[in-house]
Amino acid sequence: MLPDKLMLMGIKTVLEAKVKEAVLSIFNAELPAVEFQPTRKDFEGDITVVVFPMLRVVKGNPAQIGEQIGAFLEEHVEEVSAFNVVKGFLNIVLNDSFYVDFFNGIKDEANFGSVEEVAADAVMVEYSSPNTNKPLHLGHIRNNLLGYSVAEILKASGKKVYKTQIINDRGIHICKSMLAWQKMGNGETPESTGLKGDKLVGNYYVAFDKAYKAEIAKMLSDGVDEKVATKEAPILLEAQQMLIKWEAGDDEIVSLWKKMNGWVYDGFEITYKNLGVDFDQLYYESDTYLLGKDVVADGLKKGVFFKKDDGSVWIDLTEDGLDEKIVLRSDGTAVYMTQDIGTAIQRVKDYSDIKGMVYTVGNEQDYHFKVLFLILKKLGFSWAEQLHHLSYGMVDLPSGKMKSREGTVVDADDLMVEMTNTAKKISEELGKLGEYSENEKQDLYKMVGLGALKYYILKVDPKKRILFDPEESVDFQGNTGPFIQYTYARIQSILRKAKDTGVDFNAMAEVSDNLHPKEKELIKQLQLFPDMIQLAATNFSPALIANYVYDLVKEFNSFYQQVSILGETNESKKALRVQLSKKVSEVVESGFKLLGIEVPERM
RNA sequence: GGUGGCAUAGCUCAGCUGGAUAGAGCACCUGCCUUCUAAGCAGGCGGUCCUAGGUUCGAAUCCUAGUGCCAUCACCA
Repeated sequence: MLPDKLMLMGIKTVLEAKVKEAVLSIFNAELPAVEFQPTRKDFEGDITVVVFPMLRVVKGNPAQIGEQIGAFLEEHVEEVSAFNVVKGFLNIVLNDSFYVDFFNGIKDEANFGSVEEVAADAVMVEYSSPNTNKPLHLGHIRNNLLGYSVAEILKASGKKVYKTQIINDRGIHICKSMLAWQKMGNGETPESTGLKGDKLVGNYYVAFDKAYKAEIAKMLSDGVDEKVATKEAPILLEAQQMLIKWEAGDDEIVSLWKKMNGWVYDGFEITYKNLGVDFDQLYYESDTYLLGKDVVADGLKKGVFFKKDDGSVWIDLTEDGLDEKIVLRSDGTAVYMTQDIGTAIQRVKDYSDIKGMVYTVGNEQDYHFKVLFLILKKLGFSWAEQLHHLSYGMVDLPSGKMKSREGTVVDADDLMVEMTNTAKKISEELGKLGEYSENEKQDLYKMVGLGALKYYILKVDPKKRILFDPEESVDFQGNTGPFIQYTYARIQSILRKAKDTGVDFNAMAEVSDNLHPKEKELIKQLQLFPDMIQLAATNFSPALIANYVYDLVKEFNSFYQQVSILGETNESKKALRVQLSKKVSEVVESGFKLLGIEVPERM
């Protein structure tokens, strides 16, 4: 007998071998492979063998072939209790003992579905990576949730993971905020205004833009050409001067830069904490923006890059179907690409066990990463084969695109507060939280509100664009986070009562219990969890986990509706149902943990 | 214009390596709370899977062409 954990894998292997054996003995033909699929709900059976592909080696009527193979399996495979053939599909019915054994095998397994860490196989996941001139918005939320969740999924799939971000803390955009604050700030601070630091700095970024636009308008009315005006508005020139001073290490500018960035970091920290994401290592662009130049020099020697007459350095990717791309300016300064090359190499130096990296960045940068990865491969780094751009679609509003300058962005902090308030409103209307303290209630509202937000975003395939409808995102019914949390809370309620009434949580399920169809369906669904984690990891897709958990919960609710759990008079059956409910809630909890969503004891 | 992505019910989305009558939720209509939490369950309505070809026993899924939307094609980041 196989170890219980291997039952699922085992049954396929056993069936495959037996089907081949059947074909050999009945038709005297060698079958290269057997195709299985889960049996559709409308038919009786648990697993289905597709007969059509066999027609290549076996001549005959698919239905008849199915019948003959089915009869052979029923006779020779212990787990097969019955079969039926519809068209070319051989539906196999497995007996209860198969399911009972499987369930007994996993019911006490603590981290069911996850795989032990294989330390030699580390991957670095980069996400968030904001600019320090304005607060985080809905787009960053998608980025953070995706990156965090993929990191958790990779961990569960057996990888060692380092979570990181590169903070874009330098450049002209920060100088704009700094300059506006210098000119109009009157010494304001987060303390003096009561504003979150990132919000305060963001306000000055907006103030800069306003002043800049006003200057352009004035220049235009003075008869200046529009192109000239946008390039030569005094305040813009001043910001550019500031950047030059910063790069030269000017004391005054650098200390202002440190002060204002400090405010922003304090603000970001609050947002990250509320969002429930974290990082193992931070990289700052101010530390890395000079990296990569020596690599370019090196690559130039190797002939990977070439120099143009003006001194700029390029790579020719036309043979790979791409264009020429600049990697170093003619004045010898770095471009974005230079920096990314340098940073990637630096990371592998910092963490020698890294075998791959994941970059969570919006799909508008698809081309950039395609080029970056290609360059790193051409430079000959072995780890360059394992780079992945976790590219995701933009988040749009029903009104169209979010644009910070037009004030149509959805602020991350505001959104979280709004979702929490909605959860509070709904919860109060339902009024089920009598025994909760005020603090416990607040925690729950936040848990539910954020659960709704996170699930709403993560259930969508990352590469697809999201239409964020505030109305719909606030819906807590149907395929939503709160619906799943609710099911979890209901199970917890049953488990509390089960404990009080002395249900045996350790009893082994018995074949003689005669599994209810709904129980069987639940066990089938549970069986899929480990595979689902692996699939989500290879596809970098939290959406697969979200949809899996939803299906599991749907199945449970149906079970809950049809059969009585605590009302069951047969003690052994009752124990099975309680334990099954417990296992479902554990899988919901682990699945949601992979999405960064918490589950409540009651709601 | 070149390149890449996306296109499935009124709306928002699933659909794994090609498989049976394409599935959920929302919305709309019916039922079900003196029994484990109705944020639930059961049922109904609703589809030219963008279009046209092709490959295959079989295509929403793979290939080709076209249409639409989005992104990208800077000595910006």
